[in-house]
Amino acid sequence: MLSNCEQCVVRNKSICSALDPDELIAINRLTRKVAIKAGQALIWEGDDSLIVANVVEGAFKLTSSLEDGREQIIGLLYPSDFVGRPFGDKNEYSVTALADSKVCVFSRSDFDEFVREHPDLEHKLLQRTLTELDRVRRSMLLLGRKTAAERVASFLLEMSERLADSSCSVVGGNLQLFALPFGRQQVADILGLTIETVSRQLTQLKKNDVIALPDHRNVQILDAGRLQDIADAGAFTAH
Amino acid sequence: MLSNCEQCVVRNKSICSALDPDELIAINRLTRKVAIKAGQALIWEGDDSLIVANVVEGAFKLTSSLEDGREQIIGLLYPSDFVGRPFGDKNEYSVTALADSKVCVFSRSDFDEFVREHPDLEHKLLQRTLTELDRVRRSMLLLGRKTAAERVASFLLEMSERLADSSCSVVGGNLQLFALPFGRQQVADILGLTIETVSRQLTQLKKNDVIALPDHRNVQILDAGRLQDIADAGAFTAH
DNA sequence: GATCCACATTGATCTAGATCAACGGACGTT
DNA sequence: AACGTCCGTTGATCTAGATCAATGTGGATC
Repeated sequence: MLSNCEQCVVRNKSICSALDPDELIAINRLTRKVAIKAGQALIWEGDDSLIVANVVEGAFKLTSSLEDGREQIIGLLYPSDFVGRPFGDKNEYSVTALADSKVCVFSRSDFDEFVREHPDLEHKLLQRTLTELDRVRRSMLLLGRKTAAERVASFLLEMSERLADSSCSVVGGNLQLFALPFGRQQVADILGLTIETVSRQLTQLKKNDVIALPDHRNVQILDAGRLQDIADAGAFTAH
Repeated sequence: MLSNCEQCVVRNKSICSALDPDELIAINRLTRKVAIKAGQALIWEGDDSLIVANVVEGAFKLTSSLEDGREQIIGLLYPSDFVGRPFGDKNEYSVTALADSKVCVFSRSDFDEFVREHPDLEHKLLQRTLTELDRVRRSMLLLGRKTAAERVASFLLEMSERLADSSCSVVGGNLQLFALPFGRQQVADILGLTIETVSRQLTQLKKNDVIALPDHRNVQILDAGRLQDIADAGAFTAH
């Protein structure tokens, strides 16, 4: 089945939103849709950068690892996000599906060339890269200087914001409920903590009625203000 | 005194290398050279993004802080590097001079506009941003998962590579000597450690003849291979 | 509904690195 | 030369979070 960019669900949110109908037909020829099962890798750390892609459906993690197995999640990708390293020859991280996903894949050389010919597309790519750089720098403060409690609180706030955009969340007044697309180990790998510490921090927040945990994947923020205080400076003492 | 881009020392290394002589004359009108003394800030965290710049001379740190004073250095800038947040309205971090420096400043709106009209310039900016993103992601692994010994070793290797390009280093065979442009506290703020831990790790490396420390600012790498082993997985035991 | 299995929670203990405290050495000023 | 200031080093102690070890728990399979 031929993929059709005009009907693409991320047509208006991905970098492709920079393209007009003619250009869309042109880019359509360079592209193929690929399904990736949960747990499957799209790109391996250290590999040559041969492909880039748009996420159409699902979720991915970017990870970097040490030889002994320690792993750090350095990014998360959702539908309409761009994946891969254009204009460079190595992938410095792995990209793995967190859920069954679909991506729209380009060969990197085709993509690089197409981008150079379409400045508006390159501009979208630059904007995304700058936004991602801001986000990643924010995590450097988290990883380098925040306590476990601050990390977990910051994480919950960021996830609630990010998932608010996508369909996974229900926002009603101050009631914020969302489903994490991953388990405790991966939360730990995002925050530079262990699974046990993450668990303990979450139960602590639950005990203090800052959040509710209907089940292991769902989180409900009960007191966003307090969570924000904890995230910023840990200004929090159990009563 | 009017600045002259043609004679600019970073003409061929900065993003301006994408411009031809005519364009250089055009951009010259948008620019002014500014001297910044060591310790002085060019951009404040949280400020509106009103200016961007090229570093001409000196060195800068990018920092992000928590209210109680904890600080994380999230980037370092050297001559020819680009500073600031184009296409966005907030600076998420501060930029402070580490040494007496010179920058070539644009108003952000002028710069944004000029960039959109010059795709080659935008391309250079994208390439830099992608490279910086790779670098920052590497530090996430360091900050999230590496031990103190691994962090210090990684840092020394990265600094030796980076400073090898600039004039501050002398490379002779395996003899690598370079001058850090900052003191222990700032090394600690880069690595997410305390000053005492950094100091102890350095003396440890010195005791084991992996490095030499002629004085507080200078570092000489004696055994780069061993330093690399320590950086990657801490595969190191004092004899 | 019983069994299993993967995952999360909870508890007890340990340790890397932080914190607190003293000391030292380089440099600049009088 | 004597003095003070700023930094860095070194030592002693403390603690947040890691590690080690059970113990729950919910969902899939038969």
